[in-house]
Amino acid sequence: MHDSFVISDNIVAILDAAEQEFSLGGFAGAGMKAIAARAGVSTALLHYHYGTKDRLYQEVVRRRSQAINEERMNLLDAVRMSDADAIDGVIAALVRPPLGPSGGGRAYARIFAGLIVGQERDQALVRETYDPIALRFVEAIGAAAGIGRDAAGLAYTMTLGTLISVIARDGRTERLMGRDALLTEEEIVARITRFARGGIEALERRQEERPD
Amino acid sequence: MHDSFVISDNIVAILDAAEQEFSLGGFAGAGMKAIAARAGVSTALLHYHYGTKDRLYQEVVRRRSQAINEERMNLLDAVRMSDADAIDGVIAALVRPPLGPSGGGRAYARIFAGLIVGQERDQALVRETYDPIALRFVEAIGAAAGIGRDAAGLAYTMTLGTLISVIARDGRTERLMGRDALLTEEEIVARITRFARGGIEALERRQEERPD
DNA sequence: CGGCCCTGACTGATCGTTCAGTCAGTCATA
DNA sequence: TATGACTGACTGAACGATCAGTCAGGGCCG
Repeated sequence: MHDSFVISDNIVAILDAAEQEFSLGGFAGAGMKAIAARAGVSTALLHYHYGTKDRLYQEVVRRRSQAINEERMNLLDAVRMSDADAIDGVIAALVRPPLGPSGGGRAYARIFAGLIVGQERDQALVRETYDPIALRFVEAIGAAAGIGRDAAGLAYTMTLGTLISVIARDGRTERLMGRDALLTEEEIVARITRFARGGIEALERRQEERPD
Repeated sequence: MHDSFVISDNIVAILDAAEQEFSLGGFAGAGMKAIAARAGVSTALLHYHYGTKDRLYQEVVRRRSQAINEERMNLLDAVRMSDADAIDGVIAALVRPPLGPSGGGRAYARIFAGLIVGQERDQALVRETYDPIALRFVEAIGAAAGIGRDAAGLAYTMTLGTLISVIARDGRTERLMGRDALLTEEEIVARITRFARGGIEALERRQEERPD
């Protein structure tokens, strides 16, 4: 029927299934057989399309990182860097996309979190898919917050850590907060932004307050 | 000779080897054979002492978490909560132990980071080994920073995220900071503390500044 | 017919786990 | 002190299951 603009139904089914399986148990914990079963295809088809498990994993990450990076750059470009609150926009541009629709939901959020704390395979993937944009954000943070390259790099890392701590674990945050209702996406973005801004501005406050 | 007070050389060799292997590739990525080979014993001995791979994993985590929690409580008890800077002490009490000698070094640091973002197996382990102490810290943060339970729970989670972002990845932070030299342990504690305090105090600042 | 999508059946390797059995050392009895 | 029963620590070999990856061929469509 109307599959004229669809590359292949199975390809997206495979990527979705792989994303789901990789999000539980990580790379080593996911089996090709389980991915194939979830996608409703044979394991041979996975190898036909992607060759190896490694390449399939890479494609899963690339699909989401591309969408996230695109939205991040759009949001970052829209920030008026001369504003006093420019830093809020920069942080939100970094934090919102992984939480929104282009972020791919809870499943990829876990993979995303795993990428940050992962080993060589993940590190190489991050270098390829996220680092170029990361450097743009380090610059933007430095400019918006008026801090040095040193502190900006650290601020970027810590802001991402703040993001991960919230998205990776469902339940625990709410359990520690002692409330039943989940936070909405907008509330999460707002709180991370507030926390990160406070943290970033505090990073070099000592120097500012004591200019002796 | 003087092994009178040594439980067993092999048991600590196994735990050390398992910690190392689990830190690369996580639970599913580590093999019993590789652990046994690193420890210089047979795979059968792992099962003799621990039964299953799951239990071995649990013991690896428990050994370190016990030492970390002990030091955390000692540091927290030493904080004079009436001080204006009590929040610094609370944050440092939370952050320093995993970075120090009782934290077990880089190897366990990765496992520790993986625990926070992990799935069911890790979550159950965290609930058992870290949650009771976590609640104590949520209270302390609330008291020291003068914020509500809600914000304190979030502050705890985010502070841990800040910690993880720094300890999990060697190299990347420095790469983004554009400097060659590594940060010393004390510098790391100081910067995390500064960032987290700034973030925590910003969490409810909006309400404070507009008491209408 | 030629090319692409796709599968069932299969491979060798590796997985966690089990098991029968060895070995050194302890303890009680003689 | 010598001896036999007993125990905990430990191993080599093997278990069935599962792993990622291969391959020859079937079906469909231009």
